[in-house]
Amino acid sequence: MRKEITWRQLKGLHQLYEGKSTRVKLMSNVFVKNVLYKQRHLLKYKDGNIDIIVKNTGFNAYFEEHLLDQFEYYAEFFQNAGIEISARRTYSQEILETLILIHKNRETLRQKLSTPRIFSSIFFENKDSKFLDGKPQLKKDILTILGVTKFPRESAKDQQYRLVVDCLDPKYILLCENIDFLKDPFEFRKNHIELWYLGGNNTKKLYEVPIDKIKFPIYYVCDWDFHGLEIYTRIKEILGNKGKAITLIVPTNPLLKPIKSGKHFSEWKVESLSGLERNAFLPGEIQLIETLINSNKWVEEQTIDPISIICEKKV
DNA sequence: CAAAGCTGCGGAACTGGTAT
DNA sequence: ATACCAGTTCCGCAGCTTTG
Repeated sequence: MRKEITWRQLKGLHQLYEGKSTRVKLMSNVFVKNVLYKQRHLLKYKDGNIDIIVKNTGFNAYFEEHLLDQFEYYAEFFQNAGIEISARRTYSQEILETLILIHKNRETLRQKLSTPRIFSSIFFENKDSKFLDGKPQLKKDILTILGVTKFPRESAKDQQYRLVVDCLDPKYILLCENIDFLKDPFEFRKNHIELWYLGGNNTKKLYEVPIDKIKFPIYYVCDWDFHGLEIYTRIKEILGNKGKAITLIVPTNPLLKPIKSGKHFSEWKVESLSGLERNAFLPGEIQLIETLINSNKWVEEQTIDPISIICEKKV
């Protein structure tokens, strides 16, 4: 859906939309080179100067239809956050969405700010904890968003937050084990789903959530591995004590992955049902868990589509 | 002569390699 | 692993050139 384009490139295209030419090196972007340049012929190099790109007729119409909203959305964000709108920023869309998520939760985060390394591993978990180290500008921008001058050098281990992506007229709450859904919340909003993230493994935070914050049916989506499901049993117990029920999102056509793939480390235990509390699960859920244990596989959260599942259930 | 176009340069941001 | 450094990319601007 989203085109893979950095802010610098998007701004270059916008420069072209407003003016006539740009010196931004746009052709290194796959989408610009293949779609805009080769297929649609909306761009060309200026005669005798490959450093300059000019537009052909139709470019403005295309930009207005497909890219202008995006540009304005991010430009408005930079403005609200007090960051200059500059093509110096080479941020990918993933980073832009992460910054927006940080911006939305800046009040919470400011009070519980942790070290750069911890911060990095929470928000850029598919990079790594050192991601921010070599990116001084990104670090500065995050600090600007949070309205603080520096990250603390050390912080207590339990520094965890409840991040929320609000939506108008919420009807459901979806608690996510991982942060990724919160970075791409558009479809969730459209479907009246409010997103919560409790910081990895930090079920304790749930104790402190006032009962009246949970006004809507609450769902939980997680990796279907030992770790994710074990957290679910704890969450279910905590909410149960508060008199609330929670529904586990069961993937409909799960994509099974080998336990040892990539950076995945959660392995099944040898005990019955891997030592998970059997009573916490419905028969259908147990069936899938046993299938996974027997084949030594897991299901990644990002391959699950919670929207269709949540919205079907209301019928 | 004014406006638009072009070029070169300084420096910001980042990357990848090397030493410790 | 971590820290440092040298190299690369390329924006943004200033000042120069072209054009109508």
